[in-house]
Amino acid sequence: MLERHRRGQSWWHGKFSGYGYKITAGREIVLGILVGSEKHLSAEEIYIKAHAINPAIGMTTVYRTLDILIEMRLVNKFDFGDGRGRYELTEGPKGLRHHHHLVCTSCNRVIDYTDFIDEEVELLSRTEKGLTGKYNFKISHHLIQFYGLCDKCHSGREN
Amino acid sequence: MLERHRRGQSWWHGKFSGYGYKITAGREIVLGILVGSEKHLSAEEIYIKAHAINPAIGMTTVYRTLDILIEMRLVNKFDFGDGRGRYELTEGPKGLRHHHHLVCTSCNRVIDYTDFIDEEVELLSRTEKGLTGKYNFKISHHLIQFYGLCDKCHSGREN
DNA sequence: TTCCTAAATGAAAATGATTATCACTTTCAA
DNA sequence: TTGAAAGTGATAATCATTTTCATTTAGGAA
Repeated sequence: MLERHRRGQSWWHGKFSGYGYKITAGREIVLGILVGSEKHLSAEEIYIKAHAINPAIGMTTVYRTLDILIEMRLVNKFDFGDGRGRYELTEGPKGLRHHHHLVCTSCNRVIDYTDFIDEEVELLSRTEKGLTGKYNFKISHHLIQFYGLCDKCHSGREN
Repeated sequence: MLERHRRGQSWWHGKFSGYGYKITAGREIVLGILVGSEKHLSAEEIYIKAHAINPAIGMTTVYRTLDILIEMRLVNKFDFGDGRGRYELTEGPKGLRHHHHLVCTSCNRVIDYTDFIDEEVELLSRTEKGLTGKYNFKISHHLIQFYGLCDKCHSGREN
């Protein structure tokens, strides 16, 4: 949990200041949870973890912090169809592998995959360049998801 | 897919029956709106149009109809980040062009693009095959979206 | 065609994630 | 150190979507 060689603290401090945001205990904790945790947490899951660390943190701070983390492109928000947002770090200094998601439309299970990512990224960056030119869009990121039935959900039935 | 005569009403009647759903006025109207209308409508927009055609149709029916249209893979649901679901026909007998979306994170404008689609689809189907094998997932569809700032939203500011 | 029953429906209430409000607290640059 | 601006938590408000339930309807059977 705790970083010892103090680069742990600082890499994102600069980012916060750069965007004009202050560094607060709540924000440190929320980001710390995202850094140290499993993927795609919901706001409530983050709140529960944060609250366990420091009961002074409220739901509001979690949502507001997530918003600015998204704005700074440190975090991505996903919709896996279960009615709540899911948040995870974008790849960054922590060396997170770029990945996409496989979503089961029946049980909402999500699998991260990194297979074929290189090809995808290559094609996407080409596409991105083309779209940027044609539509004069400043593209910041993309989303790819596959939907279907997972192992458990399609075994048995025939389709 | 072979259909041409009596295409107006019937091509999807069979689909409904096949899934065990009855054909009702409300469902006909909702599907009709999706077929005849601009893209990515919200449930409320569909409701308003449907209600204008037949005031007996309620919001509930719109949502329920959309659910089964999605289940039958006649319709796709999208999340463009404005807090409401957006619905549009999947490509089908109507010859809708397969396309993906470019979403402005500032004003939520959505641009449909078909450029590079062939390459994308080719890569995706390759990826899909690989993922199906590796994770034993039965993939039914995919989602690709690019996010960024549109023309209007990034002109002026420098980033 | 008439009947019958499961399926479908609308109105209204409930739900649940997210957002706004507001008085109080904290950060950080001067 | 200090004070203005930014951040905060508790609570209420919002608002898209779902559930409930009494009533109606579709469509196969008779």
